[in-house]
Amino acid sequence: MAIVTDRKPRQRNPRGQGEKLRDDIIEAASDLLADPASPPLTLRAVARGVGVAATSVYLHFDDVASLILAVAERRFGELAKQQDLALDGVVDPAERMRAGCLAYCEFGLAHPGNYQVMFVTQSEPLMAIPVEQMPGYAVFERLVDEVAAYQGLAPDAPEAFVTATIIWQQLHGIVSLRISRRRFPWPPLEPTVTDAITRILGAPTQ
Amino acid sequence: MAIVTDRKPRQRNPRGQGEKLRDDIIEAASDLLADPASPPLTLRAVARGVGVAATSVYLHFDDVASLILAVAERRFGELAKQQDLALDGVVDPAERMRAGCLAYCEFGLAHPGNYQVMFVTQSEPLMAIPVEQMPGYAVFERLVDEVAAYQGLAPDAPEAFVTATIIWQQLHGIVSLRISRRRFPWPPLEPTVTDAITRILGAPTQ
DNA sequence: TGTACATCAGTGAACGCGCGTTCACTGATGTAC
DNA sequence: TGTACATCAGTGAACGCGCGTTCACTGATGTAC
Repeated sequence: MAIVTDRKPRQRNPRGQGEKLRDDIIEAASDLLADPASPPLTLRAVARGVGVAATSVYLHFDDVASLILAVAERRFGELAKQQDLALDGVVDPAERMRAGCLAYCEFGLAHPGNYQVMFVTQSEPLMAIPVEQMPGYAVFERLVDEVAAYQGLAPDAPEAFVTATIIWQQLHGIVSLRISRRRFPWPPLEPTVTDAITRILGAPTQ
Repeated sequence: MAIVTDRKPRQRNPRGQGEKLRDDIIEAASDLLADPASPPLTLRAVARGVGVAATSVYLHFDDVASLILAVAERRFGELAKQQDLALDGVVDPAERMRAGCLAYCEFGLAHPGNYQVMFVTQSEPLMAIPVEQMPGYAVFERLVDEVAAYQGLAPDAPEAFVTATIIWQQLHGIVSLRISRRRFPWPPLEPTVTDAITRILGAPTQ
């Protein structure tokens, strides 16, 4: 994506809409991070991508780490939306599990570079956030709820939490291994996801 | 680890042992990458770590990516050794599965920064390697063998490959999620590993 | 209706720094004769 | 036993570049009176 050359002139936002630049910066950073093998993100590269002076990034972000955190949060929001779409109108708990997990993997593999950023190792801004506000926490909570529904448990049952954790680990393994070992002879995605979660969940207990 | 200050003088290797520097460089790079939140590795930082001129790194590595690949290969070798130790004298297939998987996770969590490097996204030198020589391939092959033994299958049975893949995904998920989400309330490692692989494997078919 | 002022949304030059890479060089140790 | 030469295991200065960060500045648009 986006080499040095794209310097569309970009005209200044009208009064009262200065926050629009924040959005543009996040999108430019996403683009630069789209390739999973992309070099470390720099503030100046982002500014070039937006078509703005390097100093303008400071108007909205303290540093590169905060910007990367914002990218991660936005992408998790999009992942949640994709899952909403995939689950819309689906009522069977087993089918909901399958559809939600598949949507997770498909999203991750469709945005490999951004997926990596979503699970980047702790930066200072990330460590300052309480665990329930961590990027991706809502996605995990949804998974716990789906597991509880599938297994006929209360949403706060410890067993649902444990099972959801194992599924999350599985989905994350599926996505991140396929990103980092592209030449491995991976089986097709959909049967793998179905097979794995079927093994982990066992038969439904409803 | 290892800030700028460590400039032990280091004396030149005796004749015929120039390859010793290669080892020292790999170890210095490992140290610099030990923290999972460490900044991008630079050639000059590695040289400082070894106590050698920046140019000396070129005597053994074409570039930083090749050096990182060498670190990954070495760490996979150590992982295999750790698994050897954990499996030594264990004969029960179920117990071997458990011990091998646990050793994998413990190794990864003991070396979080290096574990990330072992699964770093494709670099040019990595892409030039055939899949059977990829770092970690031997570890995966051992896993396939253990699965086959556990399930009473031939080592080249497709079912063993599929199951081993699902287990690998699970182990990688366990390790890398715990590295990148340190503040999540993870359950204790050992029961999680046992629980997960039991679900994935089902009852032994021997 | 003017007009002074405040605010907003940025700009642009300049700085010092660490980086990868090049190039010719060094000095100890072995080897041929 | 000498001695010339080759090889090995590095060194050290120099380069140009992109980076994060600072600082004072700009120019359009709204607001008070």
